[in-house]
Amino acid sequence: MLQVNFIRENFDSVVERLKKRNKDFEPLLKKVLELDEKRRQLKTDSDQIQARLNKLSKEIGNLFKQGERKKAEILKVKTGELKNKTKELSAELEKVTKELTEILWQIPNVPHESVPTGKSEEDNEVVYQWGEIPRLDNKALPHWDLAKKYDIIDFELGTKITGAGFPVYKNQGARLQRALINFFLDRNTRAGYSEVQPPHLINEASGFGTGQLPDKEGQMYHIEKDNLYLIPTAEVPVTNFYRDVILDEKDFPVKNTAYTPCFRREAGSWGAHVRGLNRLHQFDKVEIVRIEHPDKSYEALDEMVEHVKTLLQDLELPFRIVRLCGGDLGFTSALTYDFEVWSAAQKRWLEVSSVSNFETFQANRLKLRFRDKHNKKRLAHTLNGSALALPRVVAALLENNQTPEGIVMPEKLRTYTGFEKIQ
RNA sequence: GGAGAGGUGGCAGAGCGGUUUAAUGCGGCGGUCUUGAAAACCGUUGUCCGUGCAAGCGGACCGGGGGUUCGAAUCCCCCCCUCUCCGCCA
Repeated sequence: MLQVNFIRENFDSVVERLKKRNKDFEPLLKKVLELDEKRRQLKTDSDQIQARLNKLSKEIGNLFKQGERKKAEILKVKTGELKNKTKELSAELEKVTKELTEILWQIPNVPHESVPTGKSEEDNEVVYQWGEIPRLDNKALPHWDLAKKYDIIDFELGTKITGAGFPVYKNQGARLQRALINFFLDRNTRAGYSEVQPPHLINEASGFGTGQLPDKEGQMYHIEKDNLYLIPTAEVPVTNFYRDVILDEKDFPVKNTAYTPCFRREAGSWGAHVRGLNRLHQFDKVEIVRIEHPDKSYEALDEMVEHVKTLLQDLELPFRIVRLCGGDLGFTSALTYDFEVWSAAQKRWLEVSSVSNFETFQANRLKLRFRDKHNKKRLAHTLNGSALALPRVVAALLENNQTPEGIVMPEKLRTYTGFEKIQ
């Protein structure tokens, strides 16, 4: 959520920069200023009346003590009028504040200046590419066929137990999952991220904190009986660790990494590109979360991008990095880099990581602040990224590394898998 | 699931209708003393909103919401949460 003061002080540039999202937010932003003005006026008025009321009450108290009953009764009548007036004003104030908040929820984060203009993923800017695109022969199989051939992922069994999008990993497939999780966690810890294990269910307040609620409600699984949500990503519980927290400047950088399963309803998703591991309702992901000083957050973003690079390089997967254009940029993000690995049998790029700087957009809702050198409280910057999401990494590993003798594991992963080939 | 206790500032803990501008202690910060430190002593120390260049001023906040009252941390109602014991249990 953007800060009203920020909008007020930077109105023109906010309007201008939001245009990158292919929508004109000027009418909404104008409404924000209007409602804010109204709110402040109401607040001032109601405070003044309240002050008079407080003063009168004190006087009445004193009069009673001095036995001046009659004088006290006269003042009592007066407070009655004032009370009605403040009731009106505070009702109005509440209404205006609510209206203002609801409008603020509809305004996405202001894109960073480096964000390219564009409408869809077609317009994303490729900023880096690494590795050689493998050339497979005609007999090469997509990962869902390989999964069956080696009996490592059973989609049908998952469908029987739960439903589509909940695969069962078996044998070397299950082992590979565990290996990747450990590999990622070890690498992240080595890069200074401290490992945490958060709950996999979150309450309403946490959902609001990171912005899944109220608008993306339908994307999460909801347990009605206890009013809890299954996490769509570890970002939600881990970032919420710092909700309503005031950090000290010397606490920076805050770096956490967490492995969790992720649950997504993916309501409304359809099409040919959701086969196999491409899109699931439950999948595993290792996440990195950072809280930073505003002056350091873009440096931190670059560092995160560099770190994720090394993960994919060590897995020997060809990949590219794209800077998301305004049209593809997430609601809460100011700048996002997506990592995409090449899936050799499907012959397409698959997103395996998304690394973003949210600046103060999340922190504002979370009330995540720090004390600066002058002991002033300021909003911190939050960032996060996948390091990494498993299913599509597995898809690419299986497809790219298939040989007549089996699927070859990248060398650096072998101490984790305990085998060199899936066969 | 059953029974009970309780939610007050960074923490501990008092207050149970009007000198509460929330006592007191601990912690934090500043100072005196000291070569330095500790101890001791003195001072200071919550959050949010509005207003103001600022000093300041005003308002709200004692788990959340509503009510009674001229006046509520304190009384009443509803909700949430935590703890203890019992039951069940990895």
